[in-house]
Amino acid sequence: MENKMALNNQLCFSIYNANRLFGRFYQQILAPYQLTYTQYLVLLALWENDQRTLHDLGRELHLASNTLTSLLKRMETAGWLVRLRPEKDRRQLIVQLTEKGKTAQDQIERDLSQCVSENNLDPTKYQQLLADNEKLIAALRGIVDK
Amino acid sequence: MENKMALNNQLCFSIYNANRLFGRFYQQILAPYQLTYTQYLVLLALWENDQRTLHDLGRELHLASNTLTSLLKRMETAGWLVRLRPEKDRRQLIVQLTEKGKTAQDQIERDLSQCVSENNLDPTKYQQLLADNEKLIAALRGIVDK
DNA sequence: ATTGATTCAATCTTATTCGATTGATTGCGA
DNA sequence: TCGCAATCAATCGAATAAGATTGAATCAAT
Repeated sequence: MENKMALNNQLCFSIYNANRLFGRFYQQILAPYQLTYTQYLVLLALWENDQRTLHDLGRELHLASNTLTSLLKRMETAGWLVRLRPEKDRRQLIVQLTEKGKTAQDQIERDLSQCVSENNLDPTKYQQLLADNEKLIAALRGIVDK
Repeated sequence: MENKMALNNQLCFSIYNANRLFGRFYQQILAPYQLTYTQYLVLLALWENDQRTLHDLGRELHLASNTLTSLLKRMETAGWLVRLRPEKDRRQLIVQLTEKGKTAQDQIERDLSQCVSENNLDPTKYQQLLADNEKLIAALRGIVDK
């Protein structure tokens, strides 16, 4: 090991690059849908649990209203979802998928699995890296979350 | 495995979260220096090789002028570096650390190693995760780079 | 030497992130 | 009920990212 502080020995830099590359990877797949990477993450969350509040969505994505408000407005304009004010508490905002948002799931998952199989990504390594990353995240959360 | 497409089974989401947490982690350490995470990456690159062109810096950081130009201008304003037009090719931009930029290295590295040791991050796991992540990056580059 | 292609940083626009504040709405205690 | 605290989404400002274009400077081939 030459230099411990060298850029290429920094895990943060490695994660930084991996994140940007995932962005480009999904951009290729999502281009036909005019969806961004973050917007796709919102759809993933809604495909699991539809009709939830901005607050609840933000809890899963670790995003607050400063990011989500404009993100969701753009997705509403694009027709993926609708934003509703519930009568019982008009401070809240309910996010609900449209038909377009619901039906896109099948096609996008097909596009993705095709791309993954074409590129021979090893499922075992994928799961191992995911598990290790989650441990890192837990450690980081222990440090940064007050 | 319940749902392969669930948000929490997505490696991209795990990387996305890890990246944001690293941002917050470094933000804590870098706050006294008024440096952002990305600006710290620029300093790391310059501590290894000072006096290089924007182009060369961008090759290592995988960033182009659209991101680097304003980033470097802010860092020049803050006194970390100077931006110079070389006589021999005035299209280029040379980036050079100031004394402030050079001398900050020791203190920041001390702050970092202290924070790492306080939080018992395992160096072996760190290296393993780094190596695995680099493999992922290589695979992703194979897909997204034309 | 002049034109035409190439190489650069800079600029512009759009989309996140995120700390901080604002303002509307609700709930709760006196 | 009256007022204060708490809870929300929305807004604001700054800093990345990144595709696309621009314009200056250089190089190459006539």
